[in-house]
Amino acid sequence: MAYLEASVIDHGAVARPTGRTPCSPAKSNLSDFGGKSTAYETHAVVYYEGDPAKRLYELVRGSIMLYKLLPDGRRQVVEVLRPGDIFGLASTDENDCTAETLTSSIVQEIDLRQVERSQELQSILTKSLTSQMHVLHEHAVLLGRKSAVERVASFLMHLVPDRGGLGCAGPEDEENDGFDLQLHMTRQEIADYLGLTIETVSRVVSDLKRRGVIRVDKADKIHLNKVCSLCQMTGIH
Amino acid sequence: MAYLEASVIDHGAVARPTGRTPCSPAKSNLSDFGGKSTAYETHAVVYYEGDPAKRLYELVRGSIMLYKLLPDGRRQVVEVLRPGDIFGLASTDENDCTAETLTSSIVQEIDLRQVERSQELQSILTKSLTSQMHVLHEHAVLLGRKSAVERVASFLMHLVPDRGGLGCAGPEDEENDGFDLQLHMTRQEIADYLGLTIETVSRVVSDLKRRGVIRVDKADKIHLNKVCSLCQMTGIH
DNA sequence: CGTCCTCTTGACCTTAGTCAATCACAGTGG
DNA sequence: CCACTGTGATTGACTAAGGTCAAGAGGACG
Repeated sequence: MAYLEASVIDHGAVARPTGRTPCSPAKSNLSDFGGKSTAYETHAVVYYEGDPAKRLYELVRGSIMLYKLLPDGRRQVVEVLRPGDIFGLASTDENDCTAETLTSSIVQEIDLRQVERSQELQSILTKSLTSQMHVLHEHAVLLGRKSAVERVASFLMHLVPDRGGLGCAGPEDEENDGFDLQLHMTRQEIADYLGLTIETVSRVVSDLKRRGVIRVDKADKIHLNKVCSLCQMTGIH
Repeated sequence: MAYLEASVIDHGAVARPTGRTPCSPAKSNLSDFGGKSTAYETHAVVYYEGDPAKRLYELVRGSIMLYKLLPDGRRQVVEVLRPGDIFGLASTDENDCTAETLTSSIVQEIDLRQVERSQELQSILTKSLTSQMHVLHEHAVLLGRKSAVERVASFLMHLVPDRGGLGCAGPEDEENDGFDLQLHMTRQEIADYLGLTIETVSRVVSDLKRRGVIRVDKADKIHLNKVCSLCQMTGIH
């Protein structure tokens, strides 16, 4: 499988961290606990599933996905992280997922052994894990119970801030309820996140386009014409 | 939908905690932090999705599932808890799942506000959340990428201690690799956990029976004839 | 013995997957 | 500047896996 080979090549040739600190200031919850800030290129691997877990990471800027592979090459992207998310914590001594950047990213890295030492760190961790758990629960519903259209609609809605949630206030302006999205994911990555094939994702996107719900400026850049009508297709209404 | 109505009836009529302490001694990680121990009947609801989150719970004995419902009645069981698991922590002020017992259970309950106060509690929490996260990641792979047979095989394998994992040593005795399981879940609950329909679960179980991999003594009492051959069907080999 | 409930089985249908051809676009090199 | 190549995305035709609907079997219980 193409992406698998690419990743393996990355490991040795491309994806190694540059080790320099970010040039622009970026807030990090973990920076108070020492460690270093590292920049990663797009599609660089931070760590591999099965590697020994040695560090705790915080995504400071950019976007990172965590995925698991089955031996025959099937892939499931289990989380798509946003700035502020903490990752790398493992219940065994090995990482249970591979962490790969979707865009160039800045990551704050500290030693895992710090975790036992700091009370404040534990508190931050609890909050972060709880919120990731919540996302994972929602995602389980998506993977287990939603149709292809509902999955894609849910995926797009998650990229719209303050909309589609329980406390969604609806559109501010009924007549002007559009939104511009930059996905930062290929069709393959979206498919592996939503438990679909690349062809199905493509077909659903084309269909939404045909029905006037979205406009596709670039494969990667999508305009939602009416957020509310897309939200109606997520299965949560 | 039948189970939905049943749950709603339970809420008022059956499922309320009896409030008595367990008669037999049971170790609990949370018992040091005060609170009370509560016994629940089979299919009792500990809390509902959307209810205000006020308490932190530890399953001391028995079995509990966490599930989410879509407005049209589709259900996804997102976790099946075992003794020692901690639940009830929410990222908002509302529970994101319904918690319902699968068997009669004993639950240790403490006030959520305790969490901020105790360092030791935070530490316990971090460990528990991390391990639940690991399970959720695996489950995402199951829901997103596995076939019906692989899902059922994985489900059954998870009920066999020390087998099927990464460090699985294989059968101790090649000729005598059987195992007896008590599921404690209806076909509907299994289906909702695995993202399948009740009919598909039933068909897969019948098929495994026909192929001699399992023996079905009762609907929820299954004997695995050869653990290793079932493990071969989980998709992880 | 009848009722209720869950589970099983069969027939049929729908959804999404598979396979393959084509398109679009960016980068490369003559 | 433009043909060539490679990659990712789209589309179409077909297939297969699992869902739907309906009927019947098997237990538990009053």
